[in-house]
Amino acid sequence: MVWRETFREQRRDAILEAAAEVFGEKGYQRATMKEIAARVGIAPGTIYLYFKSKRDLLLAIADRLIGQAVDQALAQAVHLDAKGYIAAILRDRLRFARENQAFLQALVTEVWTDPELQERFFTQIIGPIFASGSRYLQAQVAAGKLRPCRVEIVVPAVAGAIVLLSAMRALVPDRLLPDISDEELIEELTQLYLYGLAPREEER
Amino acid sequence: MVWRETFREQRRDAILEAAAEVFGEKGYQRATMKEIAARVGIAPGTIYLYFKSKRDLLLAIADRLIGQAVDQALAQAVHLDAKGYIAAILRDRLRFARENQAFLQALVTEVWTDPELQERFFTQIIGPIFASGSRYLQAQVAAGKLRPCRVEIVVPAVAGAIVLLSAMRALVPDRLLPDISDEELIEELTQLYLYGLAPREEER
Amino acid sequence: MVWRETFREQRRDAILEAAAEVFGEKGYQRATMKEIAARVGIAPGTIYLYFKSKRDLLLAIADRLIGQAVDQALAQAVHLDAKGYIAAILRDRLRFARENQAFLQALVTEVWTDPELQERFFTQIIGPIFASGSRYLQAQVAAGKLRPCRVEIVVPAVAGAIVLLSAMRALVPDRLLPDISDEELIEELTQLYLYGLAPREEER
Amino acid sequence: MVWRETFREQRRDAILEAAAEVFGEKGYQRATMKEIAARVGIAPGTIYLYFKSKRDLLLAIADRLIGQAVDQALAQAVHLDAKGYIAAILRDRLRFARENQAFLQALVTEVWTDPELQERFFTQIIGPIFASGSRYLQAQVAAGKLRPCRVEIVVPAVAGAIVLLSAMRALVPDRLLPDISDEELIEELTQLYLYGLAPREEER
DNA sequence: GATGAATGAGTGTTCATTCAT
DNA sequence: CATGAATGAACACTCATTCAT
Repeated sequence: MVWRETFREQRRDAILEAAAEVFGEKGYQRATMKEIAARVGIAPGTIYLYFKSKRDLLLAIADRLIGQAVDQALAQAVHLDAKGYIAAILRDRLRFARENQAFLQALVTEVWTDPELQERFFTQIIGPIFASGSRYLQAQVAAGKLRPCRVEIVVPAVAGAIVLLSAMRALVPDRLLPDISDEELIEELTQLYLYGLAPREEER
Repeated sequence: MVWRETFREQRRDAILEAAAEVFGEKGYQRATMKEIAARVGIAPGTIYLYFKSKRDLLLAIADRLIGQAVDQALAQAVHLDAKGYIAAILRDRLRFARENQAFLQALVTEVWTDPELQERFFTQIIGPIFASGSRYLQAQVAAGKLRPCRVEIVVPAVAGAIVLLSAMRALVPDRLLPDISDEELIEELTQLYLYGLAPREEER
Repeated sequence: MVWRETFREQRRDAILEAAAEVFGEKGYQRATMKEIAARVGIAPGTIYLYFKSKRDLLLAIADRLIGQAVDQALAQAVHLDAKGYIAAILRDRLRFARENQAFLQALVTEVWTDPELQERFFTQIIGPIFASGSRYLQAQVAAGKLRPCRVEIVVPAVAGAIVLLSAMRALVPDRLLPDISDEELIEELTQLYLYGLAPREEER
Repeated sequence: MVWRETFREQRRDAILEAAAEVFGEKGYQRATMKEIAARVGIAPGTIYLYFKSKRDLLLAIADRLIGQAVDQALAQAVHLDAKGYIAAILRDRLRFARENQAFLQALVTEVWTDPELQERFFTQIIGPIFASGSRYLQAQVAAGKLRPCRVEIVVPAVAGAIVLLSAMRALVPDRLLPDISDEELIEELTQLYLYGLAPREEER
């Protein structure tokens, strides 16, 4: 019984990963159930024993990302100082983007045009992360550790950097973006944002 | 003859704009030639007198963006000081994103999965902009006006901020991102990057 | 323009007739759009220019029957005496069954299991015919031309005879039911019902 | 061994009844083996240990009806006088229709389009009943108890009344057909046919 | 015997593209 | 040039049937 359960979950995961792969490569619309099945090594009909529809596959991918989006590393970072926090956040999000690359790419083509997916994506993934970052920044500003700033602008600005850099690494690794390690990225961006947000003398 | 030519071009443009609209709303795959035609007020077959295929419409949209991507404002900004340059770039790219919103949104769903589109998008649009920004930054660093930094990281970081903020304004204006004017955005981001890149005392 | 209109209607009719044929032969479920198209000599996709779906085809068949179900012959029969009326009704319904045989057979397999079809069939086709018959019978009874009877039983009884005899003629012409002309049927049934409903002496 | 046999038969019957139920509700084509199995409380695969195929289920249903179609009541009625005979036949067939409603309804959607089923249905069920009725009528006519008539028309006419009235009771109990008891039906129809077939003075 | 996961053939429907008018 | 009816390839999804356990 335990075995059965485990097997079902393993197969479900295998299908989900294959789907994310194919969605990521061809986009949701162009991806075919047949190819997803072929990549798992099963018949197309079998997928429907685990997922209600092609769309259900997409939503399941979203759910999985949601489950992974906010983890301990992120939660524990709030106890660090500004420099450590920024570095920790960058490190964790770069890791998240890398580990879930196929899943994120699978979703991204549809998020633009699918309201339900958009809703899930923004309220469940982006929203909590932004909220956490905003709260931390405001606390630091209040404590005089960072200069006053509009967090609703700064947080998306930092997020956008991570998103675009991760996307470029996944899509065009050789063009535009030379091979840069995570740590180099973190180092450079930490400086940029830390200095960019440091208390200004003229504002003291 | 000149008139004919003009009429052709006007109609071509009308089709292109309708296509961008529909692609933007539904995504390339879900958009139908029939709806594009209906929005122009012509028959579906007529589109094929102006464009070879549905895909050709997409490529033409890309071409049009390419034509608009690098304009004078951008070219002239290089003569400004760092603060002015950053503000000018931000202002210009926010304007570009706003003015070409439909066209950009039309492209974005397919850029992820279409190699040819990717090629055009990155080498023709992103590439030149990045190159220009990189050159300016390096010159400023050499002149001691900005601290040494890895431009291949900083430039995408700034670009990512613009991209994500523009995307969020287009997709989820009410959620997450309060109603912020361009100038407020520019002001905040200029500070962030200017201070973030200012020469450090310990590095002098 | 008139031509176009006529052509559209002709083609629509051709599709409808082919559909009725195939539905009648194989039943609605087993019938395929491909075969219907083939029988009209068009491509499967073309059917969808005239009908929204396979089901729409079925409902259109029902509508067509509804339009033909109650005609003048039936309406004028109410002015005849009992013998003439019964004969007229029988003649008209036998004709209706024969002329619309394919359409009726197309419908019959689905009427049993499809609530919407059932609704249409009973309220639009069976209902009006039964109502008309019931009214006539009651008037004749009131006038002392026929014996008192429960019309809600007699009318379906007569209808059932027509239905079963028509069905047997269509399905098993050689078995059970020898080759009998319409007039022979009418003659025999008219006697059966006329005598069966004639005023009884003991009831006067 | 006897027990085993009994268990097998019980389960076979249970499956058959569930199948008749589902076929009757949804029609043969729309019914699924899965639902039939679920209604018996077994796995789909188990059905195949008792029946060769879905179609085999349908044929078994037909066989079961055949076994029940002609019973003693029907056979003994031939010793009654015309009035008693007609009433007995009506009573018995109404009972048969009611008791086997699910089975009859299961068959009816397919009889129209399935030649083999048609064959069985008409030669094994309808045929013997018609033959028995015809024989009785002819004997009564020969004995001067009923007027000469074409039995090959009258018998289906009576049968059609029973079929349609039973069908309407099953399908649309509330519409068209008020709630009428079997005995009321028998009473009214017996009069209709008895008087309709009574010897005519002018024919004596 | 019983199970139920797996199969894969078959179908309704969509839509980019063509071409006769 | 313009039309829009016609095409037919492609694809998601269903479900009777099989077979390893």
